[in-house]
Amino acid sequence: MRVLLVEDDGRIANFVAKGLRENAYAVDVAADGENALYQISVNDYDAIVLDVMLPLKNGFDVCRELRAGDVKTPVLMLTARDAVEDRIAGLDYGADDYLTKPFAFEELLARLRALLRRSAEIRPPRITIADLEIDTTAQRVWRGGREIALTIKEYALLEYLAREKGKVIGRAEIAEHVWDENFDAFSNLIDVYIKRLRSKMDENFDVQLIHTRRGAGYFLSEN
Amino acid sequence: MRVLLVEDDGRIANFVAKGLRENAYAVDVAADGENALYQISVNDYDAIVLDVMLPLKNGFDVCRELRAGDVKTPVLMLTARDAVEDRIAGLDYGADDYLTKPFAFEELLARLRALLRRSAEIRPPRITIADLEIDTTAQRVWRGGREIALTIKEYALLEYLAREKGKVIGRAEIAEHVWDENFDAFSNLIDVYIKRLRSKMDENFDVQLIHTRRGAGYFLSEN
DNA sequence: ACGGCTATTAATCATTTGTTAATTTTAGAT
DNA sequence: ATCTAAAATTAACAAATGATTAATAGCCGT
Repeated sequence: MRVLLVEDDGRIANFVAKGLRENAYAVDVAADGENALYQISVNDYDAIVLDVMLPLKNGFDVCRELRAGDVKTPVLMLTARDAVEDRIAGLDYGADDYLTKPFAFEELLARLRALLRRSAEIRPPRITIADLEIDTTAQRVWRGGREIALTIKEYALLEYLAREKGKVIGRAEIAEHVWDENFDAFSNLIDVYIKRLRSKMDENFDVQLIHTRRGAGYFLSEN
Repeated sequence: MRVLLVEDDGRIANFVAKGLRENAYAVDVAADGENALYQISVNDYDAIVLDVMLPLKNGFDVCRELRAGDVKTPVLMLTARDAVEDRIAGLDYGADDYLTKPFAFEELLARLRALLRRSAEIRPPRITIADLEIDTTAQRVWRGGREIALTIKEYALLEYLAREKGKVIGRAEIAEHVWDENFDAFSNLIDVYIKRLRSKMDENFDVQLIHTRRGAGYFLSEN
């Protein structure tokens, strides 16, 4: 799951970005409205967290332009005080939910989850493939009842493949959803992570779940 | 499905071409407008991805000349960011859709699919012939419930024949849509691939789906 | 400063793709 | 019916490309 965080206050941006990454989101940060629009045009985000008070172009305008441009990515708006008129304006301009600042980080997480669940791509809390189980809210993984310890990146990759289970996913698509803008398209980091996932959750089991389709990509399937 | 990518920036061209090939497209690349027009006159593309900023002859001119010459191949134009007048000009000159650059690869895929769907050739997500099933989004194939592992070239050939099911397809036509410009017309590579497909998905089944019309080509049919 | 996570590199290994040529099938001519 | 030439099939092989792997370096948080 890849998220764009639009926030000009460096301290808050840092804090939130870090927290999101710990929860297996790939996070890009934009510090102003212009840049946000640019990033959104360049990348394919699963959600956008958008502060209202921004330099160059405020959150309302960003949101409006987005929707005018037919971008349907769910937007979670961060309004400053409990300025009621702000919330209404936000929703009018096409935001999907809002959160008043300051907020508990847990609440941001919860609302983001809700947003992602609501948006077309369903985000089931539990994914099962053969004897592999993924709890996407707890971010924990079991195979044959035994828990598998994964790092955040490993988990993010697995979750993405699992959400698209059965479908062959090219490296370009994986890079877009699991890594952020700094991903080097010519590296083989994805292959390396596939290897790590395999050795943790596939190699010592008799049914292989991660499959390679040479020249095309990888997919998860029980046969 | 064969696509011409017209893009002078080598890095972008490389990345996009690779991503498209992972998705079973045959891709030719042209680095300037003159060359693009030449390629289009020589080959039969299913779609053209056309950058605006090009050496020798820009994207608008290429598009205009194309339409003037009655070429109806769908064109996806890559315009520079924010240049609204570019988009309008592009559509005026006969482009079918545009994408602002840089862009998310998945969006390019989506728009290309939409373009191909719109143009006469439909790209249904699932094709069925007797007990043969092809899932074109997952890029996977089953016969009688058992999955058949195909390489991308084998898959691309099968998908092409399956889309035109029942229709006899000549070797020239197959070469045009499944291979790229480097295909050697005097080789029997197509025959070899037909043989490989047969031995994987036809030989051990009692109903033969791949048929030869001697002197004309091949076709897929259940009787 | 340490430990674990993430990224980079490069060598090895494996499969796919393309080439060639010999063999078999087929349709038309005799 | 048999012969012949063209077309198609097949197997074996070589070249190109892509995937796996291990070792190492850099980074970040505690």
